[in-house]
Amino acid sequence: MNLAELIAAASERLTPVERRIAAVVLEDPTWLAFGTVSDLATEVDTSRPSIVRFARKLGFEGFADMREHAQRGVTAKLSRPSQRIRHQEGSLGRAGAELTESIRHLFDGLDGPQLAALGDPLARAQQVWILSGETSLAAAHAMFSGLTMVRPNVHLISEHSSGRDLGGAAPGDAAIVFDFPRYRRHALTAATALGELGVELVAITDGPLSPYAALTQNWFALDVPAMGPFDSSVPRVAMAEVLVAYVATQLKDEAQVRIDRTEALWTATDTFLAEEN
Amino acid sequence: MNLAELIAAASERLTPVERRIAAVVLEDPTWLAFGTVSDLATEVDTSRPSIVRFARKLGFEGFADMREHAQRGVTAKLSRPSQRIRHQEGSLGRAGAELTESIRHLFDGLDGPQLAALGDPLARAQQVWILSGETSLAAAHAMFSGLTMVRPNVHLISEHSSGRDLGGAAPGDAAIVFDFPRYRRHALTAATALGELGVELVAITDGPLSPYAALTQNWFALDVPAMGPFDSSVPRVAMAEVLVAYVATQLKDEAQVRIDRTEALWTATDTFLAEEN
DNA sequence: AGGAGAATGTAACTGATTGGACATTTCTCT
DNA sequence: AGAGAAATGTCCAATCAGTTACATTCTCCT
Repeated sequence: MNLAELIAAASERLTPVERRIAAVVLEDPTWLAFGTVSDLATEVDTSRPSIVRFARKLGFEGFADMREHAQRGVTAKLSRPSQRIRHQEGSLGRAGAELTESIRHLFDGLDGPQLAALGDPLARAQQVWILSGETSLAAAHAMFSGLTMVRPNVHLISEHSSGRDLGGAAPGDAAIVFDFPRYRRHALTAATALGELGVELVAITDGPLSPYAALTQNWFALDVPAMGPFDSSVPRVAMAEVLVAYVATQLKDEAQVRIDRTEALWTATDTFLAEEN
Repeated sequence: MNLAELIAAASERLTPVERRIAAVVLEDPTWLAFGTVSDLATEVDTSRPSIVRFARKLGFEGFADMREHAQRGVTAKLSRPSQRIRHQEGSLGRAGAELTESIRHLFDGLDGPQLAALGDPLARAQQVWILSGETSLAAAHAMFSGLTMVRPNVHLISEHSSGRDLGGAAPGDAAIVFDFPRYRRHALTAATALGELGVELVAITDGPLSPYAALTQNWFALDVPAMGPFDSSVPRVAMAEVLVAYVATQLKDEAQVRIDRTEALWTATDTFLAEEN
């Protein structure tokens, strides 16, 4: 039973001042969720006891009770999707729901400016270095093969080659790291080293408490749903693909040329079966 | 500047207790918008002053100041649904919808017996061979690293090594191939060769017209949504993870032993940063 | 081992908030 | 016009919240 219904039920018995109060809280429920009795009294230009009497007339114990009710309503609005997940049962179905939810989260949270902040460095950099934690290898590979299709000078850093490879890094380059708890020591040191070399860092990680969030402003947080005994890398791969798609649109012509060239190479080496259209 | 960014900015300077506080308020911002200092202290299981110090460290005057900030954020979120809808019309939103739809498809279409048909060969095989097309490399890598964690004798076949590697294949083995139009010649020939050696083949491909559907009964069809100029590999990675999770449950004890061993190795080689409970 | 400094908790204080008792005003009906 | 009832406002007490000062504990380094 929401507030509007409660007010409607009591509406006949409301006094003039109480009607003014009702009008204000219906117009902006925020007054109820966040305000104090004094705030509301000032807003409605009445006395504090009138506010309390209003709450009682609606069936609450007092103002505090009414506020709790309003806050529950707001909380429900705010956290509906994530709670929905928790209520679903069945392991396969739940894993699927979590997965889709995390991807929905990704696309909801990524607005234009933010995507630009993450993607632009990768588009304009001289060279791009890709780092990843143990559980993010799939995303790093997706990033690497996608980015290689649309721009030159992309390097995937493996643990064994990093010392040698990173030597070529310089200001004007960009690095993108995929790393999540438990953060991989090697990825973090490499990222720090690149940062000190003047390389612009983009981080896909788990949240503001990540060590990478301290290294750069260009970070983005992903959910990490569970898939059986492991963390799912699906959202990370999705993120990698989104970034590749963005870079491709930014480098429109250059990317097209590269894609065509790769295609030609594949045709020449007879990589694919003949198409059947 | 939202709360996550503020926390990120201060994250290095946060003490252990303050990190716990940060984790709670990030998980559920409602604590900040509606809760009192005491509420939060109880939830985090710490003292009230620690909450206040946390607020100050983030740059607020005190807890009250931080709460006001959080409330403004919540108010903004409450009034944004109209924007969110508009946002979904853009190309980014559509890609996201396609992606979630394809994953929903995957989980809807995969019932228990079918999952068993695909997963059982991978669980009971002597050796597992992983093949993939050009655009399915991410899935193949996910499959490889996941399966390696839960069972022995897993081989990822790259183009250059296939002749040498496949020599070891024998009846009692299983192979899983990820390949989609345009099918990769190499992957198909390798799959055919393995089939002739008596290896059980599992195929993740695009549908009944796929050449792999002719090679084996154990095939499954995935949607392939577009992501910018490329095909998305997200559903394939999701599929790979589902299969790994299934194999893990089938090999319960053996898988656990392997996982533990890998963990121990990682700890011994100091691969990860210390955890911060 | 011991000491310095950071981290955290305890306890007390100040101010704000709620809810209720009581007074005043306003309305209505005779 | 006046009396009674309803509506509203004033004031106060009790509680609770936020903050600060200080004590204790923990950690790290010598």
